Amino acid sequence: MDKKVKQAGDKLGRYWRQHKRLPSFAEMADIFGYASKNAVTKLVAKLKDAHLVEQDASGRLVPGSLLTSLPVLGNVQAGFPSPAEEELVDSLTLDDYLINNPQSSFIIEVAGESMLDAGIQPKDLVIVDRGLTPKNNDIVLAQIDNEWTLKYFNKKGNKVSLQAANDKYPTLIPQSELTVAGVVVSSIRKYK
Amino acid sequence: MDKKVKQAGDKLGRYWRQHKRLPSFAEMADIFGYASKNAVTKLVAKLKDAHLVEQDASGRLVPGSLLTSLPVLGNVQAGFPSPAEEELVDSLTLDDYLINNPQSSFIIEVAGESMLDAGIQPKDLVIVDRGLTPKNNDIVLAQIDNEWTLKYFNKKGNKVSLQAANDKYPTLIPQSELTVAGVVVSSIRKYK
DNA sequence: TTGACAGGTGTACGTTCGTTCACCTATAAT
DNA sequence: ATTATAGGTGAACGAACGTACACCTGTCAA
Repeated sequence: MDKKVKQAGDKLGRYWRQHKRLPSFAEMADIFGYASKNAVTKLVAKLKDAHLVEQDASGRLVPGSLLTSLPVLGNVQAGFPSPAEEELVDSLTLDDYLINNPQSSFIIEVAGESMLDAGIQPKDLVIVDRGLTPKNNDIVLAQIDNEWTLKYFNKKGNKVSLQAANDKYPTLIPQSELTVAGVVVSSIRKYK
Repeated sequence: MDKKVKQAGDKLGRYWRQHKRLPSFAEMADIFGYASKNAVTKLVAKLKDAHLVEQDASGRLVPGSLLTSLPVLGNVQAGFPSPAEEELVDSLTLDDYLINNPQSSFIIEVAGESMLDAGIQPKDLVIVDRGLTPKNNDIVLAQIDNEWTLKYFNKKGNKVSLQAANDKYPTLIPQSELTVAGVVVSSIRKYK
């Protein structure tokens, strides 16, 4: 890939993340240091070839996947984590990947160690979908005895039990008053 | 918030996620079922009041934070995970939150259980930044003896050791040939 | 009964959009 | 020495943009 094209892609990516839209051709001329929009037209043609930007059904310019998503370089064992551009396994945006139903989902911070053995630690964030009906072994956000907790959901017949992923926590069998706020669809942790 | 405004916001959110841009006023008229762009103008004014869309420095329409991000409803203990619209703690987009340097980051799938006690399981995805220099207790993606692994980074004087977060795995003290591909900045897990 | 107003239509307007054309270089290949 | 070609300027174009204005209608309060 041409160096100039790649630099332009970088700038577009930054612009996209900051402004949540692509610049117009006139703005690009400014950004890229051109005096004429025509120079932009030619550069954009190359950006399209490089799949850094794409064109809508209606012909409008939208960011290509390379601009908005991160490359997935395989897995740790087989992985070859070099900046290789040739053939990357996949690429994805975390929002699209982790959230199925934005309208019915929310984020909540984890407190307590009840799900530690499931790899969910205090201060992690979990994404909860309140639109899903819990199935067995789903992790649910539930209110039991006026307290919210994360637990494995388990239903046998019509007996519901809430089970922690930590030996030190007891399995709870709620009396009548069980409220399930939603099902955990993903969990995230930030180190830096 | 007006019901009609909220519905319009929902539609805009879906459009945004699908097209990675906001529709023009003419397109909105189509989407919302109006015959006149002027009706859209008035609706957009309300959407701005509701912070569902915003206006650029240059006056262009961009999605508001409510359209692109998920609400954070506090933490599990104190949390009140109801659809309360009044006062939510925060709201964020996962991409912005988890990725600091998109240009120098990539995603890799975890294989093996060496970081199990750190809450990183097989099939989890980790985001690795190859631009960071590892500090002690950072989790790094390293190549040792021709194999890629995730390990805690530890350096005393100029002795580097790579430590697993799992008793069953030995602490490695690499011979000359240590390659650190990058530092793990976040980890994600998808359940559904 | 009247008036105000929210919500919608249709037309018109100036601005900006992306595209296109003619033209001007350097650089590199013939 | 000559010719393509890549990369840029500048001006012009029609189309689409968002906005504004006049107007219509139903609803609700005074």
